[in-house]
Amino acid sequence: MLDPKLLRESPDTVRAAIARKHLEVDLDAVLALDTAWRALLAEVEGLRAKQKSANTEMAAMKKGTPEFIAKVQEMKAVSLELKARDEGLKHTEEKLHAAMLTLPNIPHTTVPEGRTPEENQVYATHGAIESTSPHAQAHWEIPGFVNLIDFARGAKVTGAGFPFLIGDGAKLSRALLQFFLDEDVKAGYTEVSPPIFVNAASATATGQLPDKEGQMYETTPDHLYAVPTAEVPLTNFFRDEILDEDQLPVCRCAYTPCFRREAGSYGKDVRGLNRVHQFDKVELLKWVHPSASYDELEKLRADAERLLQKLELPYRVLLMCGGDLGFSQSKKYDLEVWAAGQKRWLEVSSCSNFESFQARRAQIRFRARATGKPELVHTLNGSGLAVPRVLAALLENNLQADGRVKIPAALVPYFGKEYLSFK
RNA sequence: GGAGAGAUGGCAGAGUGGUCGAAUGCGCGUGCUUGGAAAGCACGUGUAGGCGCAAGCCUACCGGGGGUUCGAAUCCCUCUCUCUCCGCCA
Repeated sequence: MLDPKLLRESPDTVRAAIARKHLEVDLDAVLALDTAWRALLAEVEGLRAKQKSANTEMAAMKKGTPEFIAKVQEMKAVSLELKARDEGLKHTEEKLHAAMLTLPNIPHTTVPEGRTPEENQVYATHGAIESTSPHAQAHWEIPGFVNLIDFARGAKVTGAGFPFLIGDGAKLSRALLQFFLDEDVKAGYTEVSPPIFVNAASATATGQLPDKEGQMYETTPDHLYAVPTAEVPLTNFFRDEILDEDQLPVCRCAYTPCFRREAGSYGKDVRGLNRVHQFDKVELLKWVHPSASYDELEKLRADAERLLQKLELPYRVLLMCGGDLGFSQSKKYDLEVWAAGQKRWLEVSSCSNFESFQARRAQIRFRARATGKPELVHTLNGSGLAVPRVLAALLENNLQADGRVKIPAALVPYFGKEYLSFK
């Protein structure tokens, strides 16, 4: 959510932000609601003030005297009027709040112009994609793939997109998780194991609700949501809290399974491990001082990149253009790994700065030493990393002539052997 | 799952219809005192919103929501959470 003061004092900034994100929002309607709300608020507060001073007068009077009874009669009318006005105020407030939630975060000045994913800027590319794996095949076409990852059985037991991982497949997935967590902890993140179901208040604070309700799995009868990413429980950890300035930055990492209904997905994107309903991911989260958030974003990106470098996987970094930037993000880098068999890039991490947008919605603040007043923190997050697509890239890029997959040196201590077998 | 007790400011803990944004203690901050510290003394110490150039003024908040009343921390309903006991269980 944006600062209402920013909207009032500088609506053109907001208008420009909406344009850069290529969204359609009736800003004038929001402004009109805000004006109406303030007028109603003044009326209601005036009536309350009247009620309060009458209360003090009546406390000093003797009950049952004619003047007391007259005052009660007078204040009955005020009470009725207040009730009516207050209803109008609440109604307007709800509409205003809903309208405020339709306003996107302001893109950072370094975010490139653009409308579509094609206009994202290729910020950096690492590793040679042409020379990798002459034997590469799309991972689902590698002979013996079903011995490692069984979609058919998963579909029988649960549904499409819930594969079983078996033998070396399960082991490689576990090795990657362990490797990611160890590296992230080394980089200064504190490991957290959060709940994987969250309540509606948490899902609302991070923006999954109300708009993306259909993307989450919901439980009955408790109405909890299976987390689509560890970002949700992790960010909500400090919801409605005031941190010490000295605490910042707080850096945390967490592994969770992630559950996404992916309603509306189709086509070649969804083959194999590219898109599944349940997957494992390590998420990186930072709560930082506003003055440091863009430095922290670069560090976050570097931390995620280092994982791919140690795995010796070719990848590129995209700087998202305004139109492809998420609703709540100010700046975002995507990390895409090269999948040699499919000959395409797969997104394995998305590193974003939300500035105070999430923090305002979740009311996460710190006490500024200079003023003693609470201020909103800036939040950032990024994957470090998502397992299935990294696993897919390893299978495709490192496939040898003999049908085995070479395990990168950094992962061997975790995997326990140098080659993976499809048998 | 059954029975009971509770939720008040940073913490502890008063307050059962009006003068209560809330006693008192602790903590914290500033000052006095001191060679320095402790103790002591004095003053101060929540969050949010609106109005105002400002000084400041006003309003809301006693777990959440609803109700009764001229008026609710206080009475009623409801939800959530915590604690104790019993049962069950990895």
